Amino acid sequence: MVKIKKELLRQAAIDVIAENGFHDATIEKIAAKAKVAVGTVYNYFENKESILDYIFQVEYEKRVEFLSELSKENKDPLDKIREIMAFHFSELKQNQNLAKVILKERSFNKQDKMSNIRNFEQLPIYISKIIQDGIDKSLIRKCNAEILSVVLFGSIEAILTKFIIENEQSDKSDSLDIAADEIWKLLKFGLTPSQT
Amino acid sequence: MVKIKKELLRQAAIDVIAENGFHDATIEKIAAKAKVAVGTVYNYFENKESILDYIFQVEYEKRVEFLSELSKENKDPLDKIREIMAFHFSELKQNQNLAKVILKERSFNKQDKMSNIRNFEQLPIYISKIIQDGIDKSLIRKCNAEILSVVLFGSIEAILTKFIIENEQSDKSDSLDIAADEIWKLLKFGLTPSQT
Amino acid sequence: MVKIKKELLRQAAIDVIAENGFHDATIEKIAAKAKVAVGTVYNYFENKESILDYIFQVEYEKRVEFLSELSKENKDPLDKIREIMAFHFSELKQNQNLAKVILKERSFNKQDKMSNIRNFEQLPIYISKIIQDGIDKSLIRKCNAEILSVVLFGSIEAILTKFIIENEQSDKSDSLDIAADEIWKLLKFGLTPSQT
Amino acid sequence: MVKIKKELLRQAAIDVIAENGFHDATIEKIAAKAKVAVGTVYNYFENKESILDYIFQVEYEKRVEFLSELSKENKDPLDKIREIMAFHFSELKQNQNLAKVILKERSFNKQDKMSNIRNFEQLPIYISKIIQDGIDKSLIRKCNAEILSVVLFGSIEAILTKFIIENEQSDKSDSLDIAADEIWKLLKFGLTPSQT
DNA sequence: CATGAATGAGGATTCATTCAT
DNA sequence: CATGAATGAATCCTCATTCAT
Repeated sequence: MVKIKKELLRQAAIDVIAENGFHDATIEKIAAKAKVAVGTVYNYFENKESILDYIFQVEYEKRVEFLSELSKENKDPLDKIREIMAFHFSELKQNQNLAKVILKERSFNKQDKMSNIRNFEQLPIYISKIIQDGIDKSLIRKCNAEILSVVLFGSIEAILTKFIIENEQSDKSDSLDIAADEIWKLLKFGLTPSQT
Repeated sequence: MVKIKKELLRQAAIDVIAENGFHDATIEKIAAKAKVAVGTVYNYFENKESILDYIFQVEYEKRVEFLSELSKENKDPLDKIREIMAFHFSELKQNQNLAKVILKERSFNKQDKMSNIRNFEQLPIYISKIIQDGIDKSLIRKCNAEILSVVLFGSIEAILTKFIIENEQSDKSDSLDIAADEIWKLLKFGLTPSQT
Repeated sequence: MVKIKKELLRQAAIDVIAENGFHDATIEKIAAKAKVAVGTVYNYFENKESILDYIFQVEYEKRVEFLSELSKENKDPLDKIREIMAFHFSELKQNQNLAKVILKERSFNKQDKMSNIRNFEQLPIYISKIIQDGIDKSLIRKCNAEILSVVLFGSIEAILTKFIIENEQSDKSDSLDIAADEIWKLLKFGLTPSQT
Repeated sequence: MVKIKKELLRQAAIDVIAENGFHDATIEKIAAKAKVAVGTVYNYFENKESILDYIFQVEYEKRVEFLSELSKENKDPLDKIREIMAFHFSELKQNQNLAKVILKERSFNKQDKMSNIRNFEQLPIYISKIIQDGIDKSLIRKCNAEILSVVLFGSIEAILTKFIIENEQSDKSDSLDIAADEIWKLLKFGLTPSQT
């Protein structure tokens, strides 16, 4: 169970960082958003960096849990990939600010000290396993699973980024479903075992 | 003709920003790298942001020029895409620091004030045209060209990012060619007109 | 009778202040050392300063009691001085952290508000009386008793300080006895009534 | 030659530290005293500690130079000691704030990082050599030169401290000369070679 | 144009103190 | 009396920017 106030601060931080970017998200702004004193923030986080790290930690764990479950299931690999996209895209619609933070601060420059940002880089491995599994079962043609997992992950993020930018102007919430469809078709046709 | 000293500063800034990230890249460090006084920097750039903006401008123009040329040529669309990947990947190998900057500072948070970072978001449009052209000529199956151009762009960037991270540890310079191949095959098989 | 918990806090404070210095000795550290909550400290002390003040108070009273007793006795003044040194030096060996605090925080900068640190400055007066008594009884040559008492006090403190510094590295617990001997001899020869 | 502004800052810092103590001497106060911006202070000093360190450095070097010179001269050891006291006491009268700083911040708690405060602890060694020299030449009775040098140093500092405290109330500038005389006599009589 | 010392607003962080439980 | 979470004033330090030389 997560402490109620730490969760409050996480939410406040997400909003403030989404709006200002991590660097211009001052502790003062975060504290104000959470209706809490500056010092209180430091009762729950070592320093500013660790707030961002915690945001990534929560998201990372959410994804690992989802992907771990998914790996165990006995489904068609392409269906699994479909679900992965659905998961990521629905997560976003629920909390657009969170998506902004995850997408924009991924390249945070001191990530060497922030284990959970680095962890995100390892998420494609889970996808890679799903693809490799499909290859082994001859449901997917021979290919480099590692590279394709990175490609898929990059595609999802690029689509999300595009979506966020567009959505800041006008609401186009159905575009994500269309995109998911396109990516899925690309993989379906592009990874059919029949090809050489 | 670009002023020699402005170019010197651009190069210095690329190196310093690559190493420190934009925020921790101080004007002092950049000036030192360029062996120039702090004040001199301000004779060529309005402010710190405009240095980054200029870096993106140069790269943006390079890409626009390349993509414009490519658009005009009468080649198979998949071959064009192959060339796009080749172009981006070779650019990187020549200047890895530049790649770092482009990839990591793309999500810079005050980009509203920085026209050339935003411009980058429009690059997929050129790819989109190439794909659409392929569709019109029945060389590519029916699909949403806009979305697929974003997917392709995202894929390229994801591969590059992975490459940079890996390359910081050990040199694996051939991995990019393998990746280009994989992406190309995915598109070739995935976008064949025969499919429904 | 001193409250048991106040005494507990005094001991904890001595250890924490000895290690960190008064300024870096936080209430939290002191409370932790005493295995008590932060708020509890404030049930026994008005504020942080008053903890230090109390430490000095206890030591001051100990010294006043000792010196008062000693004044009344009918001994040779030099023997009394010998006992004063013995008293101070043995106090130290029992509690080296206490010595550190007394010696290092004597020059605490807000001592105007802290009566007991200022009181310490008056301790030489007791010694001064012993010396003056010796002069009156012609056991000590004519001299300025006030100044010599300050000299003696300063000497004792300098020796103690040196001892603490050295002892942090290697144990040289006999060096104090040698020093006491040297000081005593200096006074014996230097204050003999025969001189002019 | 010392930079003019660094010297300006040193003087300002001495005054501010003398009045407030090192800890309550804020950079803002020091900058204000020097009629300079806060940032300027950091153009000349790494951090707050290094300002104090520099103050001690200047004083340490002054004393080393004086004591080195004195060591070489061919004078009676007691005369040398007389000069040492004269030197220290006159230094004080010229800059009472400086004396306050040196005496009160000697016991600064992070001195491990501040080489020049620690250096001060080695000054007695110079005196020790003078005393030992006197012993070798039979001008001084056999004694522990190291201990006596510490005693002398402690005496001087105790007298100075007393003087400063008294002087804050009323001017008694002749009391130092009287004290010097008393200490000198104590040594003269107390260290005569005739004694056993 | 080049220089680099001076500027000072801005922000992260600490910690003595309070007070509701 | 004991607790310890909450508070927010206070301070060190950074660094983009300016401008006199």
